[in-house]
Order: sequence, then C-alpha cells, then structure tokens
Amino acid sequence: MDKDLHALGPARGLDLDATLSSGQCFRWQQTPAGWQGIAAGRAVTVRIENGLLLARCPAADDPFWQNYFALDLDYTAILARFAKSRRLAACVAAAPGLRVLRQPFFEVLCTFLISQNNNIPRIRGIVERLCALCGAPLPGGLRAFPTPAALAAQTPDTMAVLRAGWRSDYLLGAARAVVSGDLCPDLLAALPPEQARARLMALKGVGPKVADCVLLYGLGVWDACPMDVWMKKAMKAFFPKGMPRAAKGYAGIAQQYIFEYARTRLPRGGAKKTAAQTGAHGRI
DNA sequence: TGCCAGGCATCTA
DNA sequence: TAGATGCATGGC
Repeated sequence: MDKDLHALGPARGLDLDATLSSGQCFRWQQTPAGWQGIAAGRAVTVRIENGLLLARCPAADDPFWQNYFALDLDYTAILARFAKSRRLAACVAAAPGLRVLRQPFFEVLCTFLISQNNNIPRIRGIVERLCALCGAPLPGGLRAFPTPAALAAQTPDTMAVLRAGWRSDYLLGAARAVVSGDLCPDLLAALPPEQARARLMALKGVGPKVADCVLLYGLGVWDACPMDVWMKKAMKAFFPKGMPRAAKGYAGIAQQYIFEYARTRLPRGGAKKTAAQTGAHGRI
C-alpha cells in the first residue's frame, strides 16, 4: 500500500474519466497510478477505489483538492432536480459522474483565452509551453501554472515560443490587469453575476463564452452558461424553449451535462447540423 | 491537403 | 444591430 495515498473523502458518484477529460480543465493526464494533475502550484495523483476519492499529495493540500472536486456539493440533490426534465435527465444519464470543478480563477481565465478557436490537444500543448516558459518548478520536473506577475513580465517576443498566435496578447493583457489590481477575483466574486460578466468582458479577448467559463469554472457561479455557437445549436435542438426550469440555479452545471451528451453521443460536428436539422432531440 | 477548432475584434451594410 | 471576415496555428 502506498503510504502517501490517502482518502480525500467519499467520491459521491464522481467519475474522474468523464470529468477530467471533458474539456473544462487542461492540466490532467491519465497515468497507470491514476489521474495526475496540477493546479494552484499543487500536484496530485487521484483515483477512486471502493467509493473513496484517493489522492497522493501532501495532507496539507487536502482541503484544496476537496474544494477543487466540489466534494461538498450535493450532486444527488442537484441531479434529482434535473431528473424532473426528461431530456435533461437523459443528458445526465450519459455521464452521471460528470462534475464541474472549482479551478483557480487565473488559470481558468488564461486557459479559456487560449481555447478560443482552438482544439483541445493544441490547447493542452500551449498551456504546457506556457507553464514551461514562466511557471514555477515543482518536484518531479513539473511546472506550476504561471502567477499573474510571472506572466505579466513576459513580452510578445518571449511569448512567441508558445505558438499561440494572437492569443498571446490576450494572455499578457489579462495578467497585467490582475497584477495592476484592475481585475480582482475576490471583487468579481462579490459582484452580481451580470456585473462580474460585464467586468470580465471589458478585457480584450474575453467575449461571452470565455466570461461564462470563467464565472462557472473559476468563480463557482453555478448559474453561468458557457455558450458557443455549437452549444447554442445543441441547446436549441434539445431545449427550444430554453433551459428547463429544473435547472434553475444550476444552469451552468446542467449545461455541462448537455454539452457532454452532445459531444460524445452526437456525430462529429453533429450538434451544428444533425441535432438541429435531423431531430436528434427526438431521441432524448 | 484542406477543414476546422468549447471565439473574439473589427468592419460593413 | 446583425452578419461577414480575418486572425495564428496545428490536430486530424
């Protein structure tokens, strides 16, 4: 038995594969020992055994990871609400162990700036090069995600190694806004969601999609709805009258299940065309 | 080889 | 105000 391996708590239905490969986070990889991830300068390897979420990490990091995986959130109650909508329940059934993670604000802001008009393998590559460029070294040859100050100290020339294209300017702008105090996650979290959203969208490179992802994944605003064109069409096909009432207060979480259903159960690019035009909504 | 990617800013009508 | 276009890069 690995002496460093210990329980963070009951997994409460959490599915690591579904959650960590769902496109809401970009610094996790599957290893023979479990899922290895880095967030907020902490490295961890997690896996689930006998209904417990096990972690290999310093015990002092346990509260961080318990919060990261939202182990305190009662998904049984949330999913029971969702079950009142037949179609939403069908989406949940496709990945019932999917969870919305509580990730560090700045990491979410940067990774979703990188994500725009991009694909997941390339997003991961750019994020890793960013961490190699200016993230603090961690044991085991790993790198932390850069602090706002470390990123703000970069220049367009030094950022060229990322091969991130125009997104590099957005990253520098975001980092400098945080360092200057112009953008403060604590203040954002205290604002009504609509005001926080508007404040985020005042940043160059942050549109409605990125802003909503930051609200949902980085500030724990469970009602935020990340919307891109593909998702809007899937939503329109599944729920032409809008998000079902059963999702009230948890629309962002509900949408995570809808998105995962569309991503994994519909043909490639399907929600753009197939769901809306061929009646995929009739199957759920 | 060409399409497209969990968008956004900018331009134009 | 809505729709079209360009943007940098690489996965597939």
